[in-house]
Amino acid sequence: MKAHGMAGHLIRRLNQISTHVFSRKMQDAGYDLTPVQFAAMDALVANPGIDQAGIAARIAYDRATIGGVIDRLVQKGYVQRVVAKRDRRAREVRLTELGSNTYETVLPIVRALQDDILSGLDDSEREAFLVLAQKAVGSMEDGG
Amino acid sequence: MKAHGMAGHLIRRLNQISTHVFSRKMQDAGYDLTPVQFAAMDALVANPGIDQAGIAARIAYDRATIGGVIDRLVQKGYVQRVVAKRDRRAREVRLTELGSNTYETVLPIVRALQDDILSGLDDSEREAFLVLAQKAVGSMEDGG
DNA sequence: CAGAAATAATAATTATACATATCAATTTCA
DNA sequence: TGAAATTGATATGTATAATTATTATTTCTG
Repeated sequence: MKAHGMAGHLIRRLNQISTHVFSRKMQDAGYDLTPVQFAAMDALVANPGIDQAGIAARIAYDRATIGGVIDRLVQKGYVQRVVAKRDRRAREVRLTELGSNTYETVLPIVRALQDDILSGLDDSEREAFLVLAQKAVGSMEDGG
Repeated sequence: MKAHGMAGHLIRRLNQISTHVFSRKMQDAGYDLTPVQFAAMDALVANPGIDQAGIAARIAYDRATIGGVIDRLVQKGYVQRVVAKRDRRAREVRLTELGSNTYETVLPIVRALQDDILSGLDDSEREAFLVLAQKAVGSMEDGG
């Protein structure tokens, strides 16, 4: 059990907890949305008509993964995928009205659940954690 | 992009970075080991002959997932799986000599790479982050 | 001891996640 | 202009990761 206190292990556990909290709260609210699916929808609200590679870049996912995510969002009727006129290789993705309404309903729930992910920390600890996490992630996004 | 600063998103990115650093360093060292596979081996060093459910519980994985992980470790020749005499439903798992040697070689590499995961933080920030992460994870392990 | 409940593992299903290869379309530039 | 490089998406393969169902076995209970 030498690995227990290591950064990698703790981060994996946090991610596991985060995913679990997300699923549970979303299910409680009567929605069937995964964290990735929500993240994709979030990127689409800010950038309607963006293509799949654009979504992948914005939320730091693999391009190949996003294809499947969008597939599932199309199946749920939340998203529409149209071959782009400007570039017929690309597919422009945008939220449907159902998708848009769902996003608006779900956003406050997602915001609220963020604190549950770090429920073991008090307000100032949570704030400190987020600042450090932001810094750690940000430094990789710039410098690599 | 409203989700960008949220705990869930940051944690997911951290996990992504963590996994990436792990794979790269492991590959540099000439080994083909994933974080989960290493974690399983780590649990086996401390608990030789433990069964799969025991491994799963110790490193907080789903029992069904561990089956596949052990499969791959058996394929690599790092691990041995034997039907338990005390309970023929269970499979006792232990490291082979190759597995044991590999673990010893790889452990210092894994230790060293922990700092690379949080390379954007200085020593005191990293320490603070780990304390907070530990606390957040620990509180879920006890109370739920 | 027989039937019920519990347990360990596996199988199947769904959803990420990444690397690599392939295909098609577009852009670049010689 | 036409070949080369680039780009967007899909396909393929591997590895997690959780849920549910199934099977085998053990333990518990009456």
